[in-house]
Amino acid sequence: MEEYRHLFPDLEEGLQRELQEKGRILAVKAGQILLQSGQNIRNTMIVLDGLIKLYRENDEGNEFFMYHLHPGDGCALSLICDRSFKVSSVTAKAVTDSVVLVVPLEQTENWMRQYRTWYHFVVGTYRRRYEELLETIDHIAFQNMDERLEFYLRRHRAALHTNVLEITNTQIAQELNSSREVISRLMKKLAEDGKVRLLKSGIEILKL
Amino acid sequence: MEEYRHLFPDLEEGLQRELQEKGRILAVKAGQILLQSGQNIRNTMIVLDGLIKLYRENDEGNEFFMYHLHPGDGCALSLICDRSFKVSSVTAKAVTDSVVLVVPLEQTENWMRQYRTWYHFVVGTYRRRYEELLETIDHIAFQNMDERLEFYLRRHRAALHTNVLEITNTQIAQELNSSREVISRLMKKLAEDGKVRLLKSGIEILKL
DNA sequence: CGTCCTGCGTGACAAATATCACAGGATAGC
DNA sequence: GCTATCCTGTGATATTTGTCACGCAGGACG
Repeated sequence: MEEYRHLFPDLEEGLQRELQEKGRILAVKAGQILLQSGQNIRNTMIVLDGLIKLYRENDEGNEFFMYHLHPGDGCALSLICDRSFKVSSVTAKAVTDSVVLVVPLEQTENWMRQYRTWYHFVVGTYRRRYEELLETIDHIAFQNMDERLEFYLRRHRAALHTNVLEITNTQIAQELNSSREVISRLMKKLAEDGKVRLLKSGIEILKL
Repeated sequence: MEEYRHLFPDLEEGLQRELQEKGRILAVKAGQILLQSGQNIRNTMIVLDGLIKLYRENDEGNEFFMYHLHPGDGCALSLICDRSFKVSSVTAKAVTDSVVLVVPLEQTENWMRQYRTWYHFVVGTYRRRYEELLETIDHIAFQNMDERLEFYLRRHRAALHTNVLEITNTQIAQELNSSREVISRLMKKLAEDGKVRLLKSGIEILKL
């Protein structure tokens, strides 16, 4: 935990110690699921290293990408769970190998009243996630697939800090709730426009 | 304020008094805008009477309905604003004549640490709005217009406690970010299926 | 009464997206 | 090398939704 302190510069000293004492550090492999839709929430999760993606699933197995969690980010849902409502409605999956800090909900509820900086952390987290969800809604509601695809690529470039995304059209189609063929065609157009280059195992983003 | 106490049965005595002392009661007419997209947030708003709708707007003037606030509901966005981020990204408009309690943000931040029940109120509010947003996303992402229209009608019936919605197809089209003609056709089909009856100034919901 | 406005209904058409069918290329395992 | 598997590209076609053009009905108001 000591090595992750820099992620939480705003948390006060006592809280830093408590995080260390009460939290359990969990390493997860890429692809592993941290929180399953429908599962009960008993712990708050904070990402320490790696990248986690959150997505919504429906009954027919369709899924829909919501947003990423980066080191220092807390999982909004699990941050403010209270006793009355504890079922998760989203799925969290590790994109890369990741490290997560897990804290029992009983702790965090105390912290909320005890530490002003924890309150700010939670509030800030929720606010950002909420805004990000709104942005997502904007895109589904107002934009066409081509624009949404570009946004998807930009977002993933930013999240992974790389211009080369090792990702298949099939995966993209799933996360945008579209179909592989559509993504394939749009991607071809992006390539023609010189915005991306199609590599044999991935996509290089040139200018977006 | 005294007359609205029953809306907050869970808030502790001292907090009830503070709400009364520090809050300002505001009456708004149907159609009036309470919170404009892009506007700064300085106050927390809690609905005491009437019905408020929240919607998202984009640059081209398209809008998109998000959810309703009923008496007893707080505006999630304004509840957890902190100093760092104060611009609203949604618009709030009174659907019917309404009454709203307005409390300066400085107050509510104190309450958060002072009153456990306030903390629960905020957490519960945020949680519900978040879930509602997710539900909305589900509908745009996974469903066709006909299903979304039915959902829209059910939601509004529940919010207004009536089977007769006095609303034009044009309005519905706007809130679903569709077009009048599409809604017109779908509505006709709903009528043929016996699910609604088209009145001369509105829609009667029969079985949905 | 005319005329202006707003909302509705509808046919024809266009655009976006989904689906189906099929073929080829790469690769891992035997 | 053979085969199974996964990903891709692409044409043909269906479905859904949006857009355009038009006419009609009713209410407000001079």
